[in-house]
Amino acid sequence: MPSAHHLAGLNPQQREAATHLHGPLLILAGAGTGKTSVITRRAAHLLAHGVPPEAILMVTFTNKAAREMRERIAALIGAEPARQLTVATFHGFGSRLLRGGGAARLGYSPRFGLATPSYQAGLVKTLMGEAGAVGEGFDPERFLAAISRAKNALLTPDAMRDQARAPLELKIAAVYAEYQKRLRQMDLMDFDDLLVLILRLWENCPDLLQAHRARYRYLMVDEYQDTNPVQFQIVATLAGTAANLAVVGDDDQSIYGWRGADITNILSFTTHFPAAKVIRLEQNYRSTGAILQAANAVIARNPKRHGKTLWSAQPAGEKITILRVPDDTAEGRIVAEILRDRQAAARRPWTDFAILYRSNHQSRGFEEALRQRQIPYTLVGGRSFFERKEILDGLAMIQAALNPRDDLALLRILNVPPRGIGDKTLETLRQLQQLATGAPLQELLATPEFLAELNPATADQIRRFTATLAHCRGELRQPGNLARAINALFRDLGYLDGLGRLYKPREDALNRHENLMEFITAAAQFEREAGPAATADAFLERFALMDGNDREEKDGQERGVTLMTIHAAKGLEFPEVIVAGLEHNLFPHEMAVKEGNLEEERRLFYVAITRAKERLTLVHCEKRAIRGAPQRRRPSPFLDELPETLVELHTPETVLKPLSREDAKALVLARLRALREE
DNA sequence: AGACCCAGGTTTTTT
DNA sequence: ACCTGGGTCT
Repeated sequence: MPSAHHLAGLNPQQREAATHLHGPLLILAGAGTGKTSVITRRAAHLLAHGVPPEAILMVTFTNKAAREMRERIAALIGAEPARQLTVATFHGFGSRLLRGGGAARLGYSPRFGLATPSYQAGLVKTLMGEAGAVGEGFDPERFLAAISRAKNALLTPDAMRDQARAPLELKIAAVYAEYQKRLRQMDLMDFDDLLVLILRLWENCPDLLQAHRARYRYLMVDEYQDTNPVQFQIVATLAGTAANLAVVGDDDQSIYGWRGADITNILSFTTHFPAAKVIRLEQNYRSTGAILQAANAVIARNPKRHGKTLWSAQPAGEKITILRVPDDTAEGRIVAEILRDRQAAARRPWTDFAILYRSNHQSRGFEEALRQRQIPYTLVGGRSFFERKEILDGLAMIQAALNPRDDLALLRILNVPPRGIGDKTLETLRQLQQLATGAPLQELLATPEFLAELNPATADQIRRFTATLAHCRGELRQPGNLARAINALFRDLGYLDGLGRLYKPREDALNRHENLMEFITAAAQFEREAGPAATADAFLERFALMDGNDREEKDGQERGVTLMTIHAAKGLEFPEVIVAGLEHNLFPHEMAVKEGNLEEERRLFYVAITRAKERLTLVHCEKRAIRGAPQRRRPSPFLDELPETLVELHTPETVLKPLSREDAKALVLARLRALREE
């Protein structure tokens, strides 16, 4: 049996990791050391040694990583057995267990809805209003962040209240308690619940824990350095004493501390699991020698590490370019020109290039500069599509139709498009709800008592509104009808026609209509992919759990240069990388400087550097417009951490080298060809 | 109830 | 420079 073709091409350390069968294993995998390859092959190896595929659970951080993992396993062992493995994100796994019977045991229905971030914020804002937490210093986003942090640290509302040391914390705890109560009343969970409730489930129902342990006997966790306390608890609980648990990660790439990730999970793995075997993967297959040495030098300044030194068999390659430009306008322009030159000179596809930055708002300048020069690009992340008003409205319509108990979704769309519901009507409705001790609003809307309060025209509108929702509920639940049912819902609620009235420049309205159509197209595509499993609930869930990268699958179209944050770039690689805005208080970020989180910022810089395979350019501005006003900027201290021998300092004048005669000719020819094709 | 206007605040990273 | 939200006017 061990023909071991699934181990072909591995180096000794990789091989050792891939052939580890039982007990805890920590794989410390530096950037570009082939960790995905190792874990997919380990899965194949387990199967080859008689482990049944359904006993294997692989947890990743993003859907994209999960998809990639599944594809690579399928390539290794065949599509059919690959289907039987569970490859999911933590949240996806949580959702699977909860829908598969767990939710009912916790007092939720199995078709519970998922609260999106904007929905959460809306709810928190409402509750803050009710709790009298309004005005100075009361920011819903802050409250929500604090609540989320508490949940991920496994802190209950009561515990939070008991350990509160300031009036503000007490308020937060109170809102937190009410928030949980209301979500539950509306049969909704938020992202964090998908994790927290798994633990609650196992605590309350030992039989289920036993069943899950019996099924998922081999666990693998990717990006282990980014697990938070709940996730650790989930992993540790499920692994139990058998502890067939293999985790892969790189403490040097831990960049999610701000959202509760606990780097000590990976630093203390051998304390938690004393029997653990530790394997280091240090041979990098991605970057040139210069890039790798620079990365090593930077990360060596962090004191708290497992300690690894990456090496590469590749030649040193080009030096790293540090480019100083006068201001942020010039930054966009020069970067675009560099890209154009490099693309022509190296004759590479645009997809070989990436522009990385610390904060999302930095993308703007680059987008403009690239558009002007007609350089194709793809902007990754920036939850923009998801946060568009029309998309949120559309989502709320579907939610309200599917879930009659979802008051918040209902309130969002009750008067969208306008149907004559004002403050007074809402007040009546609210009072009615008090009397009816929290009956769902959708139910109350249809009661004669309520309708009698309205003028006849409005009452009529409301009747049509509730009737449409009820009718569409049936349509949405019909299998194989998803895209059509959504379209009908938007139409029958008058939303599609209402856009023209709602948004005044016609162009704006058309644009939003476009977005809604794109949304419906996504539903149609989901149906094609998921087949009979394509229910409306599943679509909502998929939409909510998708991350920024997932929505960028423009098939067919050229994707061009990639623009994204460094956080979003983790796990990716590009032949040529430009990192922009390397300035003090931007990268490292001002907040991080204030809070003394320089180590995590440095790890982020390390991640940025190690995305590059061949060429790396680091840009900083002398001046930059901050909130409109130009400000003098100092270069990032991180730039000083790069060994001098590895870098080359440039200005706009020196960085653009004149093209060689041959390259110039190729460039002209390419442009002629492009013209002809138009 | 809806349209329009101005002031103020705002910027980290995301499953 | 941008957007949100509050306030005022029709």
